[in-house]
Amino acid sequence: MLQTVDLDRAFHALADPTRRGMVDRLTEGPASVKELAAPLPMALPSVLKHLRVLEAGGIVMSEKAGRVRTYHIEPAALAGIEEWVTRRKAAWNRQFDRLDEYLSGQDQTPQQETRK
Amino acid sequence: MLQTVDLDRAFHALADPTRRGMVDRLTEGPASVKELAAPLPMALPSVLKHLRVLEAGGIVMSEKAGRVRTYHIEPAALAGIEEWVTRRKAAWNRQFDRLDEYLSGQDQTPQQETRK
DNA sequence: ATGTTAGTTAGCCACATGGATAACCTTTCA
DNA sequence: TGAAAGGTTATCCATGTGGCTAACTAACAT
Repeated sequence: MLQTVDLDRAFHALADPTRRGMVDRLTEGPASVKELAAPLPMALPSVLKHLRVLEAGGIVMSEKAGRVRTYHIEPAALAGIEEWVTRRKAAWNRQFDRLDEYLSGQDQTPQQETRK
Repeated sequence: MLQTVDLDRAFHALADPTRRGMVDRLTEGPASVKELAAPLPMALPSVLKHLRVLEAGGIVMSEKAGRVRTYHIEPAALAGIEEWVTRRKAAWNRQFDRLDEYLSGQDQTPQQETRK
């Protein structure tokens, strides 16, 4: 199970369109720094920074062979986020079920909009 | 479906333990600003800022009645995040299936250094 | 009418983030 | 042995973020 600080880093890593784009690219298979940088409108060092953020968040991994560093997805990465999300979603649904129950026992509460 | 900027804000809103704690609190039911602030080791204005970030990310909603502002979870909030996550997970599972297929026809490939 | 409660706004500060250049280190190859 | 390719490091800059205090407004309560 992930610690809070890991979740911090993972959520933060994904809170940026450039980085989510990199993730999408890596979904199609591993890629070098240069390949990842190619479509991006920024200089190499900036790309490197984004990659470090993704790596710190546990979303990607990299190995260096020769002068080429290759990045790939860390398959377990989204597990922590997914767990956090689904756990809360379940809890909210229980909460809203209780609310429905409560409301159905009351008269004249003229709204349905809560569930939207 | 969520726009990139919405995902940015949603992920960013959750990339902080204070804010995730607020979400957990709100999972048990709506709460006022004061109630949300009570357990937190920070001044009210700081709490307000966090709540604004959560609201900007679409994670919570609030209404003001009299002098009390009440916050509650926005049940649809995590849908966008969940969709993004599960979509990628599916994609890279396919990727790793292909990789497994490939590797099962190959010799072992020696590992290089991994960034620490 | 006055005081108290619950938020809110404004302004300040330290530090993090996302971008840029410039210079540098390795590895590869003609 | 160069020189090019592929990263990497150092430094800088503007802006954003998370915290604070002080001062203010808008309900209630007495």
